Amino acid sequence: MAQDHPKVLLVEDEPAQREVLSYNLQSEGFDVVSAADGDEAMLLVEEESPDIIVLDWMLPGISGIEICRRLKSRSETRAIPVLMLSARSEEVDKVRGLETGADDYVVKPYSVLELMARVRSQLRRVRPASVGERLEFEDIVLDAETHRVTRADEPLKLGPTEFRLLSTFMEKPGRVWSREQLLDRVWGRDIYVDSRTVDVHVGRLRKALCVHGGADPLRTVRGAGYALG
Amino acid sequence: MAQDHPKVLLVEDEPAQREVLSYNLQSEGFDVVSAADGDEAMLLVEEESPDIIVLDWMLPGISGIEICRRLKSRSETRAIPVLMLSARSEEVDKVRGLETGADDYVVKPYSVLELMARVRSQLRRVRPASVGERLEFEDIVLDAETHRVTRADEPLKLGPTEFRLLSTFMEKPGRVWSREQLLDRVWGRDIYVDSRTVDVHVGRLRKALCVHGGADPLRTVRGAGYALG
DNA sequence: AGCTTTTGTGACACCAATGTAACGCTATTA
DNA sequence: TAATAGCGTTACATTGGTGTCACAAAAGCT
Repeated sequence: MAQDHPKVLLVEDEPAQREVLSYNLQSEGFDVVSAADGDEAMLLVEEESPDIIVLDWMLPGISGIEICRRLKSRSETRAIPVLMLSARSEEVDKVRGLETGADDYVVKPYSVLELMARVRSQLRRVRPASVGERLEFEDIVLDAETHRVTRADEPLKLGPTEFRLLSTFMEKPGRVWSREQLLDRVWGRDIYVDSRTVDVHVGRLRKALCVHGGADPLRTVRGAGYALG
Repeated sequence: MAQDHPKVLLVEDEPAQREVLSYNLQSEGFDVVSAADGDEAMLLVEEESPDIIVLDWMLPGISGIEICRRLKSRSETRAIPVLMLSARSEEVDKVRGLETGADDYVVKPYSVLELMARVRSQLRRVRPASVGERLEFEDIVLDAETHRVTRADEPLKLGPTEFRLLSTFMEKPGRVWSREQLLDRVWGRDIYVDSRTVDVHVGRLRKALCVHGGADPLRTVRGAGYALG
């Protein structure tokens, strides 16, 4: 199940600053992951899939603005909102920050209260960003925007988990996903669920997909996991 | 309505300031309407349906913050983003500004460049919002002009919130909106309201739509949100 | 063939998500 | 000023999805 606490990736090289911010964010109820430099940040973006990134402008290694650019150019599933922090107050920086893709901008010294308000504000904006996408595989069509799935033009009824599961499979037809990968992807990281649960849901998904009598499009790869097609 | 140039309502009592901003906004390609005080502003909101409002905090007549509050309580089609200008730089003001319903906040003396960037940033947020005058879905007709809704030619009675809610749904029939997205669009950013409140209003909207005995056109998508059709 | 490991699946207790009535509050209206 | 309408919250009922388990079935292995 999706964690009810939004995950914040905090990128700040100054340890004291990082500490303070992390503490404050946590006491506001966020899950916080922090990085000290740009490289670590990019790594954690992949591994942790944060809901929002609070990003210091000045960083050793990859600069904040560079991170921003890379994030926006990723053909990733969803755009993660970026809140940029900076010690430089010149207007040019601000503009460049916003137009490079930062979604908001706070100049140091900022007030913690303000920062919190802005983080909340950004989160509310894009939170469960439904990726307006339409996936197809053979006669199966999944529309992320309307949350509708059809097979051979017959509407299917899927539960939330089955929907996410199918949507994962359809993202890369043919790819074999291990149970652990599926747990990460569909259930969310830091969730303790027996990996056999995946089997059960794959079973349920199969039943739902075949309800109007088509062939089973899911393939079991013994010892490895499952795949579509 | 001409979509290409977003319309900005500029509310600023100082003529020189107004002139400068208006000029700059126009040369950025915006349509600009300006007001010198709060009363005029409220009037122009009705008449011009701006896409965004740039609002000075200190105004003769109705204060900026008061305008903000009134805007949020109106039964308009959608929440118009408000960018607040202020000469007061205390953090408390900022937070209060955000939580009163302003969507962003710029402290004087601001740079014109920064202001432009923020205006664009806000517009990016809500842009694909239709300013549509008349929306239809099946036998439901919503007239934004007259604020009237009919179903099967029978007039319906909706409260302001239900009206905005329905109008959001009708903008993109079939699309699933999460509770957070609905809060954002219908209630406005930075209004901290429990997301269960959405459920209640959807319920009220349902009751209103079915009052003459039609089928319920709203779809509940478990774990995701609501959609029309 | 026997035996072991992996996967399929029905049953079920549990709980999270949703529907809804009721209530106190505020703003608007008469 | 009194009355009314709309709002946000809460509490409770209800539904239906979920995770786990136990056992059956299938696939490897020797």
